Amino acid sequence: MARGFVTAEEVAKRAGVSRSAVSRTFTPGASVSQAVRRKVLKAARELGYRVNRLAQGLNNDRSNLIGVVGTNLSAPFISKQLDLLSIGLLRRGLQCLLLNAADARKDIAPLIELLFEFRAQAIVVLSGEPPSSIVDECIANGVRLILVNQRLDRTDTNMVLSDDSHGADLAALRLIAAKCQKVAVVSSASQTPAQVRRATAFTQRMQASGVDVVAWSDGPTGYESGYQAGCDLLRDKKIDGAFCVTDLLALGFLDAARIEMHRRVPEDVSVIGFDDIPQSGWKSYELTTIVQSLSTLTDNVLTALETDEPATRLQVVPVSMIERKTVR
Amino acid sequence: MARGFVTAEEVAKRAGVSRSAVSRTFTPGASVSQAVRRKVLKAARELGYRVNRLAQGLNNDRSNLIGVVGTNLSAPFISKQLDLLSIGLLRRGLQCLLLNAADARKDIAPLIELLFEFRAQAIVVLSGEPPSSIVDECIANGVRLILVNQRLDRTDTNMVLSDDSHGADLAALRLIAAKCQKVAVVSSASQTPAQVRRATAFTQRMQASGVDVVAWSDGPTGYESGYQAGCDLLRDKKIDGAFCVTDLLALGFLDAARIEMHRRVPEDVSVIGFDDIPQSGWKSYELTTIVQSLSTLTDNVLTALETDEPATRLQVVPVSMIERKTVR
DNA sequence: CTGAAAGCGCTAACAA
DNA sequence: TTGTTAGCGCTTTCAG
Repeated sequence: MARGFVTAEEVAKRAGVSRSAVSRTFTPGASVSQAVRRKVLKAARELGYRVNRLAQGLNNDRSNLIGVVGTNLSAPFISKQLDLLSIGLLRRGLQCLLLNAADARKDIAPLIELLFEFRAQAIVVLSGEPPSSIVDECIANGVRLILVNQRLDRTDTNMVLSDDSHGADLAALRLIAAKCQKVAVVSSASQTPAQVRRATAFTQRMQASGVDVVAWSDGPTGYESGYQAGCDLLRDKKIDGAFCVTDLLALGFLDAARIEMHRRVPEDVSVIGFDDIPQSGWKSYELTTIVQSLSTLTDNVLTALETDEPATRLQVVPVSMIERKTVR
Repeated sequence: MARGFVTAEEVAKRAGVSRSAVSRTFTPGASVSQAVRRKVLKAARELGYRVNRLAQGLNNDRSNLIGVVGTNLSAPFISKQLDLLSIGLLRRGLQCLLLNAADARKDIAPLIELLFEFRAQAIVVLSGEPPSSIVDECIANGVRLILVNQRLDRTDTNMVLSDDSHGADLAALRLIAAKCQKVAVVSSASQTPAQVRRATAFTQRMQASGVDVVAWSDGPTGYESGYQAGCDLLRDKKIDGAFCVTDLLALGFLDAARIEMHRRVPEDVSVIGFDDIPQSGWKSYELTTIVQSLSTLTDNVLTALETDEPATRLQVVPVSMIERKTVR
């Protein structure tokens, strides 16, 4: 009422046809004569009619809304992810209902519940782990759930994730090839599943080869923590190599090494990151890192969204190493 | 049908009350007896009932959806903006319908029209310029429109923007104080209104002080363009100062200056950016720049969203300069 | 091809 | 406080 959008009824009246004629005109596969269609279109244009998708969705149970939940949306990696995802959704005629889980620590369940209320057709979780009761509810209600870089121990959900352990392996192998004697693996206090997978895979491989690895983890997952790690590790311990589970950490580490601790990279210490964010390619860094293919990651999410199959799949997308200049 | 959400009717049946009793139980200010409320809540829990906000919105004409349109969502500045905005929206009980205008060049009108169809209560435009016919339609239909860092020549829309010209002024003054003789202003091919405002204000102030300014602009607004600018400008021209209309450009410029062109910054050339993105504070850069207060920018957007006033306002948020180490 | 009528899930005005 | 009734704007049978 307060809001002034024109309704199909008004258009119908003006065009001198029935309400359903209007509806048909705006429904892709419908049977309307050219004559009627023209009249309707004309009236609609004159009145400034806009289909009401909410009402539309109420009928056919398709809201066209895809819920996206994530944290820390301004971090380079996730923001790129969101960028690609939102473009892809739009291109497929789907709308992106974005819920920012401001606090990584907090449970994302309330957000997903909110998405239920909006009748989101599917939910893409970029960060945070949904409790299994929520996962059950998704399935019960026919809401497709897609977990990105998150592995749940169940077979009835879609998960698409990068091959973290293989990536960590590549990093370890490379550091071994560089003849590092004592290396560090740096992560953050958040200890997301992905981080843990990377760190443990790396550590295992290293120890299998008989090289010492010291673990560092503190603070949020960002540049500052990496910087702190660099200072800490390079001051006391005799580190000559580091694997940072995230590029942001690696970049901070790099700056600490070079600027604060006066080490040469890669001569004195080698460092490898994970993600390949844009900044890693910048001339001041040229970080050697493990690249997750964001585009295939996103493509997989999008197809998982569309496919009508018995929503059951675990998709691991391959990673590779890009050699730049931070490893000897 | 296909979708299996429980309806209020089913809950009512199970609780042995009327359909409206259920509705009331879930409506904040309603009159229901504790007894009924309890019964309803119990039944709802058992059945896994979730209010259908779409249907709800259909009634009271409040979709609770706020449309957000923007481009280049992975650029540091805008992604931070989106981060803050989406948090703020959620905190206020509003939902964020994100539309990524993949191509900056293209018209955002279709996106806004889509938002109309979803009956977005308000639309926040982070980038792109809405044609005036669309603005009219917003007003006609009671959809609040909020333009961020975009100035339209009308008084019936909300605009919140940073004080670009003052920022540019600060930059100019500082470069003059640094005794620069020949400076460059670097922007990109996009030439967004904000960029233009910055560049022209800077140029004017410089010329008023009798110092030469050469303008450079090409490519997208990013690190690479800045790098290119640095190479171009430092090779031929005898530049000893640069104002980059965006930090991303400035960072690229910096790398070009130091690494490719072997200049010392700030001894040989001074550079100032605009935005103060996180990377500008990183140890490898320590860029002196103009800071837009993203939080007050966002706060203003959010209040503009809520205020019931005659949607008419232009809010200019002040900027300041943060001195780091790239100006002599 | 077209209109009438029923219904999607919910809220609100009205009586009781 | 409660239930009944009438919509919100749209789609979709079902007759014609």
